[in-house]
Amino acid sequence: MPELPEVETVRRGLQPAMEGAKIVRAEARRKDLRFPFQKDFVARLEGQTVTGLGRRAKYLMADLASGDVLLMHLGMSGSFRVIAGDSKAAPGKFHHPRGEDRAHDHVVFHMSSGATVIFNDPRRFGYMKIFARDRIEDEPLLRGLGPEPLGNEFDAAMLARACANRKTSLKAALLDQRVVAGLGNIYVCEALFRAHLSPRRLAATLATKKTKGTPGGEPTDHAKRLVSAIHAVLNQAIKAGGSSLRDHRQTSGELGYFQHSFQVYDREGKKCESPGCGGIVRRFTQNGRSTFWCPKCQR
DNA sequence: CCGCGGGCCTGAGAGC
DNA sequence: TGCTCTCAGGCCCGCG
Repeated sequence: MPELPEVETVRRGLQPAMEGAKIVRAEARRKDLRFPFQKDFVARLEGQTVTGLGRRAKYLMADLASGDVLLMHLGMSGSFRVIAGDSKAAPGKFHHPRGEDRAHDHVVFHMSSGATVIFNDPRRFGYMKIFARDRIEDEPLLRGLGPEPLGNEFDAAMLARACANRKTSLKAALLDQRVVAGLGNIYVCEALFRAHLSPRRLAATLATKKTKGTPGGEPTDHAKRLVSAIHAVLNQAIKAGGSSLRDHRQTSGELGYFQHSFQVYDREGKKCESPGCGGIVRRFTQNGRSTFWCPKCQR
């Protein structure tokens, strides 16, 4: 499910329940998610106040008063649910709406705010890991991540430089978290469509050829268009609460609704929505993943 | 070092 | 209805 807009939506939903509150009790209900939990996972959480809840790429990061950081990744099917505190409920009990599958509630945080925070992940591609904040540079999961696409460092010059020496498609380059961190299959397809750029184009074509004056290659207009498209699609998707195809939920349990704004993703065979284009959205496989695009207006 | 393909899991949907 | 097959938004790892 989760690419940057979904993770950011989750972060905003968790923030009021977690930030400034203490983790009174933590439950890891099985021994592993994608990886085994650290032996001291629960012990390092219980009694800790969450001083801040941030996001880096598709990772959520909870700062703890102890100086630890709790890193959380949603994998493909992970979701968080916040159940507001209820003084009438017995301690440790929480209410679920009827009919929901709770078999995959793997981690539960009972917060001093009264809220219960539940991590559900059927496929268990998600994971959680605790490390010391002053060792964040040593964290292999974070090392090598490219810039935040909505941050100040990410611009056409930077993107062109990162793509200049690549021998791969533009689609594959944008999915590479070392180039830019946080995009996944949906938003790469949507951004390329909005920029009218072909997913098959070589990544290196975002930069001009190296010359004496431009040793790293200068960004082309294509690179500028692409950065604008990435900004626009991510901001719109965050505003919409992310995209819900099957697993993504906001922490309230509500669906995101950006999937209604897809222009190519999951629209194979439908008419291209670009004004006056008249093309048909096509799908093909690139690096083992579906690419959706309009061959007529994406060049 | 880089790019690619396989694998990790479960569930949903299509086709028979 | 029920079986089998394919596919899914991510990311690590090993190979060439």
